[in-house]
Amino acid sequence: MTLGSKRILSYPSIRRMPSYLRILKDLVATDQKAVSATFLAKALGFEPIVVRKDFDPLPITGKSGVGYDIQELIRAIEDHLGWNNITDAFLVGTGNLGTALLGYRGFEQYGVKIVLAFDIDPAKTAQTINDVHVLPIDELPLMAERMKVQIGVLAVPAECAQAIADKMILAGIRGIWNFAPVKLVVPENVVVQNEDLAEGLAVLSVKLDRSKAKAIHASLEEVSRAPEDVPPDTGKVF
Amino acid sequence: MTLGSKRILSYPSIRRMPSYLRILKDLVATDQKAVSATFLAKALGFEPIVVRKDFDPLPITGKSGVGYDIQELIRAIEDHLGWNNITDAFLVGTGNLGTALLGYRGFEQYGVKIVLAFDIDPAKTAQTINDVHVLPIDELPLMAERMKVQIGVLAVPAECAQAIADKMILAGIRGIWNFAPVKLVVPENVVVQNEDLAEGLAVLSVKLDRSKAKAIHASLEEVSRAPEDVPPDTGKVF
DNA sequence: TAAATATCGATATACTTGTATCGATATTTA
DNA sequence: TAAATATCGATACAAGTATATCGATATTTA
Repeated sequence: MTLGSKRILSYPSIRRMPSYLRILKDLVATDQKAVSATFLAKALGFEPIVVRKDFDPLPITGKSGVGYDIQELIRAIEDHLGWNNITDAFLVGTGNLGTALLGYRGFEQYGVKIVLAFDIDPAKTAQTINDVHVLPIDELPLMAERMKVQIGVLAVPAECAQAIADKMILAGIRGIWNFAPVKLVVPENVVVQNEDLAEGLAVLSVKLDRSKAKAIHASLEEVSRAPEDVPPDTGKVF
Repeated sequence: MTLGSKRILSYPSIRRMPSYLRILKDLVATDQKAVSATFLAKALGFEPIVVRKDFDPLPITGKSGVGYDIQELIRAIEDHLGWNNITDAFLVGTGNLGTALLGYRGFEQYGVKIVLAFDIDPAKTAQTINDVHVLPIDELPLMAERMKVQIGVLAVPAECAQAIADKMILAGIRGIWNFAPVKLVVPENVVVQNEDLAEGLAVLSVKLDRSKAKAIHASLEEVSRAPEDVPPDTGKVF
């Protein structure tokens, strides 16, 4: 196996792709033609080797001493993610989170456009949020079928998430971006991507605790070696 | 090494903890005293073994044939994540996303309470969003110091994220929950948790593509084996 | 009471992901 | 032109994570 041992991007790689894209698109404005893995790594806080490995499965090749062609790279990433042709999506639930998502300009840059929103609450429907019409949930099936929408964004309370998901699937939606803290039960041919803010918060909490613990540990060491002690400098003389 | 080979939760484990907590708290209402890894696994779509391994580093022990004590488990998880005592947090940026986060009741359940919000736009300040006051950004340093706030939530545009982060850090904030698509440069003693919606979207896109590819592949196979062919049933007779 | 079932906890194994090394090639500098 | 520097790509290695197996123990059922 010579070229690109793995032809499939790993999920960690996939998650890094949007970051690459952002930087690359900024670079387009510049007169640069190529970009090195080292440059991208520095900009994003990764290791250069991670960047090269991420690009390895893509059908492109960098040039030793130069880097990767920026345009080629953008195209390769977008192709792989399917972000070249914009996919229409529906959003259900126009509460705080739903509204925020509707306001999140930039999804189109990621190949997804929310074309219609739905809500159960009659008070919310018949209005327009960020140029997106809000319809009663009952109209979802017909509209989904008519517009051949394949992606549904679920921004409803946990209680009704499964019910709405069922409706979506029945209407032909194949991919659900789920912001409700619920494990959705779906048929095999439907994919679900769960988004749970609590996850990130859990990680932050632990990181913070560990950071504090480390700081305390360090300061204790500072104390334990008496002020008279010269810190064991590794050869360096000042 | 006999008990609990690893005493430290892995990051994947940490990310699963909030899900466990949610279910466990629902179970408290029930008269059940114990819960099995199998039950939790089914509810969340994991494998039972994953659940047991997740709990392994916690200072608790399950009972063969019974399961884990629910109260004990909740306590152990919250202790580990530091979610027992609520931590105050500031939020900066009251745009769509910031407002959504302010509306996200339930952070307190995760040990974090947003006590004040800030914004650069004078039009946004001096109001109250979901019972949280919005102040001009200039007041952040004083308030942070006075209230000894350690967590900052960054919900501002990419352009000013670094500047605001610098302000936060100067004011003594040690953990930043960053929703701006920017790599923040921070000193060693500050931790950053990046939240990037595009990551999840990228994963969904790829999952959807792969799911479609699989479907096509399957239907092609369907075709290739002629209708006359009896599908090779594994011993089962009907 | 005895057998069947459910469950944990320990160990071992496989897989995925991240990191390191090194030769080959291109560019820049002296 | 020659040397120094930057970079890629291949290979190998290490660490982290998921999965499988199995004996021991508790509960339920006959």
